[in-house]
Amino acid sequence: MMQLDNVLFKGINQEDCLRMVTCFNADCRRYKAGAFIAEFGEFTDRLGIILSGNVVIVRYDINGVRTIIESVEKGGVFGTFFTYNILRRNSVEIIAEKDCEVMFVHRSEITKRCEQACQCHSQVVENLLKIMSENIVRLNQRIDVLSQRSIEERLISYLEIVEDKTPEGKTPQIPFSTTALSDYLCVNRSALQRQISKMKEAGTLTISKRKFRLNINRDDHNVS
Amino acid sequence: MMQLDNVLFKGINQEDCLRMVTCFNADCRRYKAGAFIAEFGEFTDRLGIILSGNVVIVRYDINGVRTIIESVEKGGVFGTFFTYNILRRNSVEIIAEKDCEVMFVHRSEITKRCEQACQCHSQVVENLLKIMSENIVRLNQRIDVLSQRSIEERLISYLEIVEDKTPEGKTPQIPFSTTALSDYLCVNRSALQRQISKMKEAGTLTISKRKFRLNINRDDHNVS
DNA sequence: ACTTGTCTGTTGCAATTGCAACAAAAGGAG
DNA sequence: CTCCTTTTGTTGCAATTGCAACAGACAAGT
Repeated sequence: MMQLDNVLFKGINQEDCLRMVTCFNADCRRYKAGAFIAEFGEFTDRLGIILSGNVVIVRYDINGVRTIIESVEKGGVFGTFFTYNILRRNSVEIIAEKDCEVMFVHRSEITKRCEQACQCHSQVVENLLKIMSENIVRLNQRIDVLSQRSIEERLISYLEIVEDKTPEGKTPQIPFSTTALSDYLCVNRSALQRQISKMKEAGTLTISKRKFRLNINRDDHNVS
Repeated sequence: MMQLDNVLFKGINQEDCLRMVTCFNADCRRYKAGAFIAEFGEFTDRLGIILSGNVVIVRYDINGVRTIIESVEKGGVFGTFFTYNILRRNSVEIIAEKDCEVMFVHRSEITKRCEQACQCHSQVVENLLKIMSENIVRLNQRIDVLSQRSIEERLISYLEIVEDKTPEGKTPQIPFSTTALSDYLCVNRSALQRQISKMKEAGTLTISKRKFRLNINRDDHNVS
């Protein structure tokens, strides 16, 4: 039995889900790990919903340099930036990272009204908007971080975001290796390392493995 | 008579618009230039549609440094990142830049089905998704630019985006002053200037006022 | 236990960038 | 036209960063 407890169908009972899936003419496919799922050019009017496994969305620039734009896990949705106007110089591909099962739905099926004007249909639209708005939030945060001019400031502003997301009482934790973090911050790894060491020595940062603690009073960090 | 030829109501005739506006319980307000419209915390479930004038969305960080997140013109919509989870350390405000008229609509009015399951209602949902997806595209592009490690690479990758958007046959043009561009690229102005001068001298960039031309064959820019 | 590969931590050196200060040019307002 | 403000363009100097190279730590597989 297909599990539809994912983000897009959240808050909708199993029965209604199945009814909608039929109504949507959804198309389910399986992919082997490493398989090519789609290229962005050909993917302008569909959403992909990950039923199992996970996929990565990668970009290759003109020099073949590979950047992971996004990794979408089980329950997640990709294709929410369907109008992504790929620059001619780049190519964006969607690749299965592990074996996975993906359900494709045409966007218009979601936006258009069904005859019953059913409650659950509205819920899907609401969920989709929520997913997209969360995407926007995430991207804005990344821009906030990348707007900082020095490595130290980028690091701090990233760590603060992580801190803010950490539930009260828990120790904040970075979801990356240091190497991956330097990619995320778009700085040289050893330069990042140097800053971390400097901050550890100055006592402004305690870090062991991936757990950390910031000891900064932002008020005395700069200006009056 | 209210003009509703804006992005959110695009493709819908005037009559249907007015009917929907009533149905949505839309709330119209006027603001003087410079007036404070809203703070983001209190603005989690509404969309604002600019009927005239324009607004800017600005962020103040802990040091009071002001960054323009977005400028929304007539016909545009703000509040599409309604779940924007503002970091406690920052504050985000929406300010009228010129005198303006704004219509507020609750998000749920848009997502929920109306009894008539009317065609135009679907169109609004489709438009809203499109607006958000364009937002996502724009943010992704900005991240692409900011991911570059050197000023030269940032500049080139930004100029290429502008080139790509320029209609065939027209001369590409930067929508900023150099000073504002350095803010957008998050680099020091004089360092940017230095790079521009260097590229002009090397012949890789021709620029006069805001019109420019890149003379780079990306293939020989790097590697084989 | 040994090999292999990846990640961490350090350092010297060269290149880039930020900063500050200044002069020239370009707009805008009266 | 003139004054005033903003923007552009340049430069020297100091600080930061990227790069490359290396050694140790750690993990996974055999």
